[in-house]
Amino acid sequence: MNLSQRQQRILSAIVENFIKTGEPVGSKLLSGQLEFQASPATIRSEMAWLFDMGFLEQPHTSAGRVPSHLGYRAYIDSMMTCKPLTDAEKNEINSLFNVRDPDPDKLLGDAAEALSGYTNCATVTSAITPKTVTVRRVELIAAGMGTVVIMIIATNGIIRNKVCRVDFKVTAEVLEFFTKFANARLVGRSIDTITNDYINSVSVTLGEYSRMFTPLLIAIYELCKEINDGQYYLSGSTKLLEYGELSQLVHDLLVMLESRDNLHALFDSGNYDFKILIGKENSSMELSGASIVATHYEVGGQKAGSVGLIGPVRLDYARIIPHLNYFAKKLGEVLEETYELDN
Amino acid sequence: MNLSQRQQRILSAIVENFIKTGEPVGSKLLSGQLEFQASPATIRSEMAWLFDMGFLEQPHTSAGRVPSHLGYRAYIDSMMTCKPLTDAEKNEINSLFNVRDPDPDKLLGDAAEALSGYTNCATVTSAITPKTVTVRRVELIAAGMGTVVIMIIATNGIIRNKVCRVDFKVTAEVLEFFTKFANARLVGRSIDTITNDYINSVSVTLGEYSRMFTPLLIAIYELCKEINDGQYYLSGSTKLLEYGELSQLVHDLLVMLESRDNLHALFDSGNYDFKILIGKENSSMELSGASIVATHYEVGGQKAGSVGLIGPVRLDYARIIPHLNYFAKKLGEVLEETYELDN
DNA sequence: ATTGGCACTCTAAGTAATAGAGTGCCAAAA
DNA sequence: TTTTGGCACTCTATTACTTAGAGTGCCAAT
Repeated sequence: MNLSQRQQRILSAIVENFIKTGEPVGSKLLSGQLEFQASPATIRSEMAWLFDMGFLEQPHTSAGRVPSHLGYRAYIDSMMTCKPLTDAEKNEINSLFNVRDPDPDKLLGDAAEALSGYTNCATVTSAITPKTVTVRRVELIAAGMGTVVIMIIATNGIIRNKVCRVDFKVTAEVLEFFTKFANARLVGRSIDTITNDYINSVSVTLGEYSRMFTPLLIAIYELCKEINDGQYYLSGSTKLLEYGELSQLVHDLLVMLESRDNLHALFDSGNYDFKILIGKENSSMELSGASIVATHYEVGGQKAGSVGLIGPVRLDYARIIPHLNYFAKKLGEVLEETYELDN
Repeated sequence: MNLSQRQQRILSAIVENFIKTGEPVGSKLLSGQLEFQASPATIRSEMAWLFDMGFLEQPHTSAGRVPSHLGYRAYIDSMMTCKPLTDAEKNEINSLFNVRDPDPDKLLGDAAEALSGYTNCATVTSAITPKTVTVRRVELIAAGMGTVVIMIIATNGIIRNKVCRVDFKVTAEVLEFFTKFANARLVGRSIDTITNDYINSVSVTLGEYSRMFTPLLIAIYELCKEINDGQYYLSGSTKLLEYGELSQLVHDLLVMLESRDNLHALFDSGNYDFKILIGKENSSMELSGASIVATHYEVGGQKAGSVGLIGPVRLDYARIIPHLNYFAKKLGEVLEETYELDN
């Protein structure tokens, strides 16, 4: 199923026109637009062929043609030429990442928000926790007579804390004891090995104090689980309301995006370098009218999270893909800096 | 403008029917439904009067009547009888608040989510910071060679932390020095007095070290500002997509709810015990087709935050108001416990 | 292989007709 | 004086029909 040069031009012109206008594209328009000479009739016969091959769809007999998901696919895979970012665009993104306090949490959140502004889509950024990430430190801070803040700092810079109610009186001695104890058992240990079972095994070594410190141990487990589950930042989901073609789906779509598990499945499951899923290529019903575009960023030479977006099928892929890539590159670089400085 | 007994019954029947069905209510339906005997014609003449007085609206000449915002107002203020919560409902709410670790942040977030489930509306919970709240403690935790986590614990149990990049090598001595310094200047000080000016005045007392610690001082200011600005938890905003009557507004509404400032203006500005704003009673355009219902919760005898919801005008107020009240009461109680234990 | 011509199809928009819900008003009844 | 049945009236929602226009498919001529 090889497309001739001319067929490719016709298909890409259809895709580009449709992306721009959202209207089905007719043979007459193309005839006047294409750089080579061809009558509407000629183009019609090519379009008929592209239609038979499944690259085009027809809303109804007397409308123009619309790219099918196969058409988008062919366009993206072998016809599209990405529009490189202008210097102004690059600078804008650079300045976003040029912050003094690179708190990974905040950075990822801000990145999602900014990206959603550039692309007018719902965007997701995530931080996953590779198996090589370990506990750097456990800290306990007295927050009141019966309240302790417990904080876990991981080697990838992720910090999580939790307020914890305890039955004993919170004194400096007790905290020091438990801090030493917890650090001895946890520091340097891979986050994903801090399971319920491991916590239990640690607990028994506390002997008679085991019961007293149970709330803290549970909190440690929960914090590690939280870190291990990764972080997801969703932004600009209201942008999806602006696309008429999504109006049927938008409710289910937004509900779906509220779930961390769904975001994980969409952006951080499976191996991929750059993912583009167009409409029906998505497995889930809610996404059947939407597209997903996603890529990874790396820290320390390994996958550290994703940057992606959800939008209508009719997306300006040629513009969005370089954006995503540059974003992911920058994000990785900034996080890398923090990472290297501290390790 | 006093309504007769019968007029009140007719108005409330119209409101209740409309809340239930969303359809304009006609005289025939009411005639068969009301507990007293009255022909459609009689009811029509009463309806005409209620219409003239502004309690009812008419979508068009030959439709039934719909309550105006004045009609809702009269219904809510003097005719409605709230449906008390069933024991089952109470238990469900109780169990939500019956948690071992009452982290205020998590609690408020969970509360918003649960409330949105019960009411099928977008819900907001907030924690404001009264002037009586002071800094309980400042903690610094080394997170890496050039990275410090700075944490502020306020007397109302709110805890905020921030990752901070510094230029010097993070050693135990330096941290101890600055921790002592910061605590000496901040502990016991009302959060809202920790302004930029105050931080500057503190900074100069550091003399030659002032420059070195500037990032930390800035972070302290930002954290205090964050605490002082209050916390807002929005949940279930997608529920608003389910109400057809809001479809025109829902995009602007959702965008508006994304802004912390707007939530503050809606729920924590001005003095009120229980707020109900119906449609046009709202000042902002985005809310002209929606209703706001909100109340406060208290900790230590003073206003500590709000619980509220945004939904269509056609809300089951009689059911929702007791829910909100019970929720606010419980929330205050749980937070009060933490508060008392630690003070 | 390409093209102009032409009949064909389908949509979108506009018009007209109809049924039905609900009202307003009036004169009669209570 | 209030209530009620009766009835004409108004407006919407639905359906059917028409028409203009866009675009196609196909065919015969180039």
